[in-house]
Amino acid sequence: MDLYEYTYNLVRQIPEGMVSSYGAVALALGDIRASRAVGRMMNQNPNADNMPCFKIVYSDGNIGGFGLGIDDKIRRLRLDNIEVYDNKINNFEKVFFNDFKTDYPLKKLRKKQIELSCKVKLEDSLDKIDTIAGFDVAYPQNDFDNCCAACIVMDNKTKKVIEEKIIHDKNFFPYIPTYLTFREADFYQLLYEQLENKPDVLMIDGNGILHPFGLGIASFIGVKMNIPSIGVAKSKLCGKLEGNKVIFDNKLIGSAFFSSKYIKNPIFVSPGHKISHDTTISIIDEYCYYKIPEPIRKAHLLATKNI
DNA sequence: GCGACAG
DNA sequence: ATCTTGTCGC
Repeated sequence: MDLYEYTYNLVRQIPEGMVSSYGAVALALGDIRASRAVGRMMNQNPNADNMPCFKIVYSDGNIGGFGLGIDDKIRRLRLDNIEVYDNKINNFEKVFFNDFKTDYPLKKLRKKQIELSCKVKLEDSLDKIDTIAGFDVAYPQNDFDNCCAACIVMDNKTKKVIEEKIIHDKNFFPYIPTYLTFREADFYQLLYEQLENKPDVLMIDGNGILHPFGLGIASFIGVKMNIPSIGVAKSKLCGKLEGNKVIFDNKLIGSAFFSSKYIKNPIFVSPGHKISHDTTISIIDEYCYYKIPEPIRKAHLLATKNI
């Protein structure tokens, strides 16, 4: 889905003489969590004359930033018959537009996540592990340029890489906390389909069940492909740390993992699908030669190299 | 005011 | 993730 074009069309609804806020556009997309992504999408607007990104300001009436400079934002606002004084919108509440026509695309995606989260299995379903794959994506400055998604397959016994795959494509779904799946999962499915050596376990850069709606990208891919999967994140998306356990809604959803005693900030690992917490941790332990487990680290290097 | 916020 | 156009809750 092209969330950029959808967002730009929302902003085009704001009438002359009126402004809106990053958060209001985010809510029109379906989730306040997208407010920062709205700022990023405004920043990446390919044509400031064709989409009035200058009409989006902070929720307190301050005008916020602008890629072409604050002065140019003020100039464009005044040309649009919006009064600005001391970097603030005059009569902000009176000229604030919030009557977007929208069908809330993020709400539909959330619904899909919640439906799929019921299918996640946390029991081990692995009779053997011959191979394990790692997945990651590297991005250029602008989502309108090609990014690179990479997958590597390792032999579980020798720990040698037996296959590498990359794909390049543009991405029109920005990063929004808790919606990472809809930015990156298509790449991973394509990569998986192209693999000659179908792995027994998938290790994915992102969370498994460590997610406020129970379905991070590793769980999504696991359920979609019906393969055991593990999520590996560098920071904690949600939940409370109790010892090394991550607890959310009184449930165990993942663990903080310290790859060595010198590590200050742990990684956060969680089962994706068809795997238990204990097996997840023991696989991660086996592959942590560095802070980041090898399959992810090698996929990351491959993606970054080819960006 | 400062931290939280998968990538 | 890369670079710097948020918002909310404590």
